[in-house]
Amino acid sequence: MSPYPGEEASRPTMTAEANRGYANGRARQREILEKAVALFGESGYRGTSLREIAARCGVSHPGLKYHFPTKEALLLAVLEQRDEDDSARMAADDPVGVEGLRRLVEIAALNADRRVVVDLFTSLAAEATTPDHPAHTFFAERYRKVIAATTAAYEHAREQGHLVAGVDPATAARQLLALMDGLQVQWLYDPATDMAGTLRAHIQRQLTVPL
Amino acid sequence: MSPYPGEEASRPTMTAEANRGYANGRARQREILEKAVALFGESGYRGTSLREIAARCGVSHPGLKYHFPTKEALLLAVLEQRDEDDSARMAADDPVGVEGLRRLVEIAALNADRRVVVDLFTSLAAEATTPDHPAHTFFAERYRKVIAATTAAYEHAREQGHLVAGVDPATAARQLLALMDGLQVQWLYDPATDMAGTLRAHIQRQLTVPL
DNA sequence: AGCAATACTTACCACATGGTAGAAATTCTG
DNA sequence: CAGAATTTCTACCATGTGGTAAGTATTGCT
Repeated sequence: MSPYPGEEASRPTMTAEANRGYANGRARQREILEKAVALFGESGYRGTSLREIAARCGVSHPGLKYHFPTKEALLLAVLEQRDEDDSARMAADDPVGVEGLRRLVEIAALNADRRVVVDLFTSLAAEATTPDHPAHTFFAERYRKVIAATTAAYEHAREQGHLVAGVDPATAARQLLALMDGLQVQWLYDPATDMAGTLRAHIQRQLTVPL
Repeated sequence: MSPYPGEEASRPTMTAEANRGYANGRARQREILEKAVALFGESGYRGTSLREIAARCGVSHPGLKYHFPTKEALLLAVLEQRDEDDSARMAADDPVGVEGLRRLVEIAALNADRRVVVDLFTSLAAEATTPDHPAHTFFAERYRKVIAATTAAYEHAREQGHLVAGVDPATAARQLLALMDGLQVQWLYDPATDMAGTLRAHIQRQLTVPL
């Protein structure tokens, strides 16, 4: 029987709900997610087949469907996992003001070594603009949240007097995130693109203190 | 026989090479291109089927293939046509300096009424990051050219003393275009996004003169 | 060892895809 | 009107897709 969606817990040990199934299976799930990230990034959601992902894991495609019963379920699992990862990196210790902006530059710098992740988010974000795409609400929500958080960071910076006069926090937030997204695309086409540097230059122009 | 790729011209009247075939056929080609733009924008290249496009034109799918023998050929035709359109709007009268930057803001403003086009370019640009995608070289070239042109505009502005000290033309160009792309994605998710205004605010901060 | 939960496999299905063959309809030209 | 060029259709095909059914290994627990 499929462990999905895995609501009720009453089977063998019922210890933590995080590690149900055998270690074998959990490892396979991780592997599938990993390969799925890579392939969704390379070819998009629509351009990737379950058989392709399964093959990269050395599994038949129903073998994959045992862990993720649906292509859509796999997509959402991938997004959820990556989001947790990113949240842990960004919002975990509640970065406020200039420190929060610096954190964004750091993420950009890190991303230069994580092509798969950049590929995934740019591909899917562009693909999911139509409301019927399975990842649509995920990205709509994501933009809303990230813009809100960045706006807050700018507002905090302004309260500290770190912001140049005439910089509107909400506008600056939208600009910064748009810039980040756009730079990622440019970087995918030309790896010589300096994402972090270009980003830093932009932010610095809005601040009264060095970044 | 298929008119494609249509190199040699020796048939009936052989007047201009632009209007080969019957008026009927040329109209159909325009219609196909139009619907293809919309669908490639909505669902991406990989997510759109020839039958879908053909259906929207009230034509069977081999009927479509008569005009564009291959899905890839159709894609390239679409891109080529849109590129000509954009070039006519942007680079035609060689916009230099601040005027060139103003032109970009105008385009952004115009785009707010052309969702299909925005959809097309954001979808395809993200999809075509992998080198084997049929539109890859198109977009790689496009970024190269547009960045070069915008860099030139900034350089001209600097020579005129219109540029704030410390603004590097090449960096500013990359920033501006990344911003534009990123804002388009945000706008697709939230139509309330003010692309032109946000763009203008960004540029204004780099200039010593009003935009 | 015995047994149940877990993790897979092979074999299938209905459907959609891009592409092709060849015939029929349409349109223009002489 | 006749004939040629152009446009479009019906009928296929091979392939790939997500998904399902039912059986087989594998793993861990008692």
